[in-house]
Amino acid sequence: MKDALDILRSNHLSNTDSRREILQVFLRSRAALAHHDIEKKTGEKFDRVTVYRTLQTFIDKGIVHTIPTSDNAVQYALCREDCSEGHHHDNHIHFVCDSCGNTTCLDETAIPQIKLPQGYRQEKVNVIVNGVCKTCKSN
Amino acid sequence: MKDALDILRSNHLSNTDSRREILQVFLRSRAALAHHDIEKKTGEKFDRVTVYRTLQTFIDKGIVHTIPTSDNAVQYALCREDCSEGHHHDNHIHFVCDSCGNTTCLDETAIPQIKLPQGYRQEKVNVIVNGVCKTCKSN
DNA sequence: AGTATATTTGCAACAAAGTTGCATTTATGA
DNA sequence: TCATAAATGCAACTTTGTTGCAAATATACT
Repeated sequence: MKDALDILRSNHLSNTDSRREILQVFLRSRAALAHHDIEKKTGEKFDRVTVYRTLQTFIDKGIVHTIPTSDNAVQYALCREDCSEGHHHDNHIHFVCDSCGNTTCLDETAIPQIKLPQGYRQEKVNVIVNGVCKTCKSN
Repeated sequence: MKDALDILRSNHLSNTDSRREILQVFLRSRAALAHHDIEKKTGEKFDRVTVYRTLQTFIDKGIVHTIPTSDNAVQYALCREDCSEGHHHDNHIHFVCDSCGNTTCLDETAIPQIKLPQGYRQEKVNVIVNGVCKTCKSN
């Protein structure tokens, strides 16, 4: 398991408080996080702007990816898979639990093949499943 | 082809300027529309609040559905299929063209079966494909 | 047509989310 | 230790979305 410093180093990013601590928040959280969550979980220690810019940096480097959700609150999640700058492989589906509100990456569940109509070129596919997660269902 | 008045009538909605004209904008547009687009296409004639409330009414009635996108700008599209209050069947995928920016419903392309891990209950599936659309690709 | 009533609208004020420019601070490599 | 490029924090702003309330309007009824 890589730690925050490893991730920063291998992406040629300087080791700053915000980057390190925001990464740690991600590493500790199983669920995807909204900007707001990150501000809270870092103790509102960093400026909102810094959080935005840090997240953007992570996206550019392929360290995190965004998950579109119907309620229009972008969620950010660590790329567990083998992502590199400009080359992401988040070929997994995203699950939004309507009970606990958590968004998680189901890394084991692959995105099925989609057959587009003639003439379309497919670049990226996002699959977001809403429902009730394992934890909530068994409680 | 139903017109705006038919749609309002069959959904037991009163015939007001904003509802009629916003519906007409949808009927004229092949692509999905963001709140902002709707304000513009109605000539900024209606208050922002009215547009929000009208869209919400349409969603509640199953006249339009929302499409989550990665850039966090909710898109609204007419439900072409057989939707009724509280009972939507938008079992089609959504295509976002990275060239022209248009979001469209590919009504003919069904959402494939998704097999979730044990313990998850599936309620709704959203599939958003990014790429280049037919029109852009042939130009 | 005229009117009562419930619904819808617009306004004002607000809250939340996101962006930009710039001065200050910090990390890193020499 | 120091120079320098990079990152941060602040202020100010834009955009997006929400709420309460008074005014306007659609519809059903005489």
